[in-house]
Amino acid sequence: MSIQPTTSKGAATRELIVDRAYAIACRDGLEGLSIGDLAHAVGMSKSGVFAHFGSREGLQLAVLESAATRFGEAVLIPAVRARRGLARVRAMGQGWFDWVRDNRQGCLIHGAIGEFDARPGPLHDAVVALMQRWRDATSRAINMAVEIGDLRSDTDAAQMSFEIFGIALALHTDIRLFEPETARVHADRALERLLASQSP
Amino acid sequence: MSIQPTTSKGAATRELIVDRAYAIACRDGLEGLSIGDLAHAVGMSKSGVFAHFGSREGLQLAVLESAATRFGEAVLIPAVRARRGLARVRAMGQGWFDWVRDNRQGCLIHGAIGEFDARPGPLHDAVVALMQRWRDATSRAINMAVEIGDLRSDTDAAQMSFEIFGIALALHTDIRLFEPETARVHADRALERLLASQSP
DNA sequence: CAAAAATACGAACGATCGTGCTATTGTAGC
DNA sequence: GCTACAATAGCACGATCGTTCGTATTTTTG
Repeated sequence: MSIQPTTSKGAATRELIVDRAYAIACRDGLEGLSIGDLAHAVGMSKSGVFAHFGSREGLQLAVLESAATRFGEAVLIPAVRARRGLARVRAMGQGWFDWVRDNRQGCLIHGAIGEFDARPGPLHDAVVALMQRWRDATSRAINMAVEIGDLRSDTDAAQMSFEIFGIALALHTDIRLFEPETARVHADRALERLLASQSP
Repeated sequence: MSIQPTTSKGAATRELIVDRAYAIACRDGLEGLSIGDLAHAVGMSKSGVFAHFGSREGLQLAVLESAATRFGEAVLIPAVRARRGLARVRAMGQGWFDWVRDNRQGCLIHGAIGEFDARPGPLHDAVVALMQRWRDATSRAINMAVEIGDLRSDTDAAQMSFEIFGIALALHTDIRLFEPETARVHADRALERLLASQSP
């Protein structure tokens, strides 16, 4: 007996297309992603690929959404499995650093920020919403740490989230432009200094 | 009597083209810069613009070089006019923050990092060299502050440069995605705390 | 002022872009 | 197995891309 497919044929190929598109866009950015290249990469026709998304923008949105999901599963979910408090905050930072290290081709989200931060449109809005979600999650973890007593009560969660974000961005850049190992050491030290500065 | 032109006609129009290209690339990135658009923006023919650079890559390199000069004049030179020591380090950070604020359309260099950090080629090399220069300048200023006694003797200049860089990157992103004023406050606080953490 | 050199234009090239249409193929329910 | 429908291919479109070439025009030089 054959196993019933949990997804239709169309949804399955769409998923395959998005996966392949994600890999391409990690290196070349969402703007560097063309339907022709993508079609060739998955062994389909341009129109076949196109039909799944209705427009190039639809494809970009789907890929960005996929990236958000991957990031959530690779960083956020493992972090909330960590103990509340300082451990979880540290897990979020370290998880992000690991994510940056593992995506050597480039982080799609990081690229999307640069591509759409100054250009209004659905992509811009999606990037803002995505980043807002991540920053909120970080702030919540920080506030929990404050409540538990792992961090000082005058800790500004938004401020600390901002700084963690900055460390991750600098790491992302340095890993590609300079020495990856040195960059990681810098990031780890920066995070520990930041956490220690608000230690009770 | 007429004043002798200090530059030839060709060099002057080339400068004009690069200026206009710089403005475009600030918003759309160096990859989003097309010769056709640029030609229309300066009121010339495509081939006329093209002839000045020999290739699209040549144009991109010229624009990146122009951005480096602008950044140097707007941030580095004013900073070295500040008193040696902590004041100069602070001037570099604040100057960078001001630069990010004043380039509301986007910072070309920041965009170029994202576009070419993972793709080898002349542009990648140029970006690396540019960033290396800036980081070295920052490190020198930090080391001076250590020698003078403004910062603790165990201060790691590369580490501190890394962190200042991260703050600037986060500021760049937050200014465009969220509240510009809040972002600047976060950046200022982050810089002051970083400097204070190595205060003797 | 004439000759030489630099500069800009206009047209065209092949390639690729995103996006419509119309068949043709493959899949799923009866 | 037949039918209805989803999925994919094929083809063509207008637009734009970077680039080349020959020519006209302007600027610089002698």
